[in-house]
Amino acid sequence: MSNIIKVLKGTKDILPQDIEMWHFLEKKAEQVFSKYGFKEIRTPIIEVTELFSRGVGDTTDIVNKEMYTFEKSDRSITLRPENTAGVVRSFIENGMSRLSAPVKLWYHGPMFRYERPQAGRQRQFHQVGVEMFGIEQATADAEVILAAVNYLKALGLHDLDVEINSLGCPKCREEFKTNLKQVLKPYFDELCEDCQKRYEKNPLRLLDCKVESCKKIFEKPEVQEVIKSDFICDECSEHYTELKLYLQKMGVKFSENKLLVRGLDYYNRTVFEIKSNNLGSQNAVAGGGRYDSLVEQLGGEHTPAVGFAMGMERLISLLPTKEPKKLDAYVVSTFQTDAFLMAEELRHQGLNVEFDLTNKKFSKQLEKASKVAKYAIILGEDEILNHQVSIKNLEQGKQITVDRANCVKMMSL
RNA sequence: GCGGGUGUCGCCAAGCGGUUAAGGCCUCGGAUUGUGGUUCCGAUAUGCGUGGGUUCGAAUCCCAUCACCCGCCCCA
Repeated sequence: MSNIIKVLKGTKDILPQDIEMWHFLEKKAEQVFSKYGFKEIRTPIIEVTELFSRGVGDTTDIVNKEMYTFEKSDRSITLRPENTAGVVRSFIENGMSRLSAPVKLWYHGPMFRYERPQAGRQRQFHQVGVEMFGIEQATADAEVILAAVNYLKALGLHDLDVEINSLGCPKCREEFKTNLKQVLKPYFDELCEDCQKRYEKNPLRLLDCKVESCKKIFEKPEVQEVIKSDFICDECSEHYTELKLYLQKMGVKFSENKLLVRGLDYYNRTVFEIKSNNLGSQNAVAGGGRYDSLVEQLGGEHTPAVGFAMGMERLISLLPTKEPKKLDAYVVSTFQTDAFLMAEELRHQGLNVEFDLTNKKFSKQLEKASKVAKYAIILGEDEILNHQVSIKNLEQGKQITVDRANCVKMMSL
């Protein structure tokens, strides 16, 4: 067994016994997001590398060290590490800015990130998410968050924490960055290596740091003062207040987390995360926010936008496992041709049916039936002669014999 | 990139230097030639991640190597 080919590290087969769960997530997404007017979009899994370096941002870990990139006929191509950039690309390319706002899109599919796999983190993983284009008002942010919360509820997930924050717009963010850098300056040498890099390149990301020594620095009163201060401008502040108001009115419980900074460069104003306590260190099931400058940055007209993405594997790990579906019926008969015909007939009537392809002994066939099906359809000599079938309910053990024509009707009883 | 852990049948798993490598589940066959899910019997690893070494003798000790898992970082 040592020379068999195995799945690539960080990738997984979704086996038949697990597929129910995936269908469930996809079906619920379709149902819930449709209610909010979102339409499904499917974009390619590969895109030009530049889309991500320009879209996601070249100071992010995702772009710097986690992309699957390869060259093909003088082009640099990348497996999508996330789907917002791709959807934005499609939005621009297909002239969706001409559509009347809002343009609401949802998607699901595989994403690829070259990271060390661990619990809740794979190299190929799946996300389901939404993007809403064209609305600047906080109603959009609120509606997107609401869609996320209700999707999670529809899956049966109720006890999740919603955290929100506002990063402000580029203007007020500049001011915040300056202040943050200033107050941290005396501690620069004590910061971890990563934070020292972030200090220059992307000071906002400092607040994401999980290193204890850094956290301690951030807890110092003068640093806290900067973090907690509202450097966001009046308009941004108003936008944020409005969002909180809508969330309250809509009955969404949330907490404010001033330290919440999404790792992607395109966010401004609203950012949010939905977390679970049952996921270990990869505890975020959803993350998202507003990205008002991304469309423009990728060559489109200025278009405000909000969206989120959820990790489907993480959602599944929070859900109770589903029993695999049983067949409606298993035809039991030592008369193979009759069994074959019967199975086909039932299939044409819309049932999921199997029969024994190898003509095993009667008792073996029944044993198999009891394992895989709800009903055994028994076709013995008597039944065939009388144009009847015996229907055995395999859970209750009851059996009745009816005319063939009534077979399906009787099974539903 | 840095820390920690584990590798014995399809799955779970005992064994920790000594003749033929427990056991359970699953699968297959039989008891039971048309009535299952209970029970009983039987079958299934010349093999213990891979390559070396130590030893009269190794799944068990040593070295190397690989794979996977967990944590950090980052994210969904």
